[in-house]
Amino acid sequence: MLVCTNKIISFVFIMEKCTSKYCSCLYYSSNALARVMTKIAEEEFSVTGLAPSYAFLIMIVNDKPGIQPKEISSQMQLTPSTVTRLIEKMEYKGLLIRKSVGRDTTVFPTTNGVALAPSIKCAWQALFKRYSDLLGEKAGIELAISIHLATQKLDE
Amino acid sequence: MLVCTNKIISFVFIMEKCTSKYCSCLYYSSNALARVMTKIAEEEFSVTGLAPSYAFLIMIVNDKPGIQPKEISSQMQLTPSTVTRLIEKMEYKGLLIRKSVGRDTTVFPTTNGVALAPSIKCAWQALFKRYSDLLGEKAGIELAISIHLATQKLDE
DNA sequence: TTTCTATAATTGTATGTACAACCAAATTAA
DNA sequence: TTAATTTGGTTGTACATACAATTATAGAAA
Repeated sequence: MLVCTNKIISFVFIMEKCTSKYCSCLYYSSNALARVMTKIAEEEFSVTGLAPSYAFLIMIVNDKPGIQPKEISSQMQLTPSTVTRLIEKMEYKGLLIRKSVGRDTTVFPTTNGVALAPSIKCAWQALFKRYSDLLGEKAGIELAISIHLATQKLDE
Repeated sequence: MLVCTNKIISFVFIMEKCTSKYCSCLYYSSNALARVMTKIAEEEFSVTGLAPSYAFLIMIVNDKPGIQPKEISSQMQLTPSTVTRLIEKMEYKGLLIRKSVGRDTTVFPTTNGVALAPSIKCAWQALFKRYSDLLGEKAGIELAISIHLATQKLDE
């Protein structure tokens, strides 16, 4: 049997002032924001022919040819298995290639992958502009940074 | 051919001060936070035997028996099809039942669903406490609220 | 040298979510 | 009253991501 003893007054207080009943729950609000942002990003990145995650991957590999999946994984904050899957698809699309030596794998962009760089950068900036117009440039950056810092603290 | 003209100085500037190269991108950071929070929430909600989304659903239905999927959809900020899927599974688990009249559907908790309420509330508070301990209670709430407000602005 | 352990990467599988298409009922227009 | 449109809800399908298990290599200990 579970017994709940911790009453969190201020939490309940703030909750009642909010339009959505669960808006002050970080699990709830962070997921909602991620869904909205992903949708916007998908729209802006559509000019590249890639979904945002893939565009990010290409950007990272273009930035550091020969990078290993492990580092991609930490840069993108995605699990290794997810990264393997992302790379596989981009390899299939002819934008990246893998070279395995021993237990290590290195990832390089193909000519087509390199050619995508400007379009990806452009989409990325358009994305930035789009949410900056809605939130304010300063507010948008500050929010992103404080989200990032919170993520670090929560990920201990 | 795409041409990029908008140079965003402050963006680049802030980016270089950050540990992760993409941390000031709201798409990137919001998704990273959502993943971390979801993982934490899964841990805390595991005492209920439900994943967080399902626990939220049960909580919402317990709170308003006879609620319609459409309203659940807007409260949870999930698409109608997703809500249908969530309800289906909880119906299968014997925690909710649907009653359809005409084109409308209403959702009710079963006895087992009602019985889960205390455990869910407890998990929810434990979740709140967990991230409050890491971020500070005030900072955590403020972050959740500003994320929520940003989501509203972006979702126009 | 051989064995043990730790690490990089991949694979099978599961899950949460969404979109597009669809059905059925309700509302509006003709 | 009939036809057209809108709306609530459900389905088929697709996709991003993760976990657990596995392989293969590298490094450490025997």
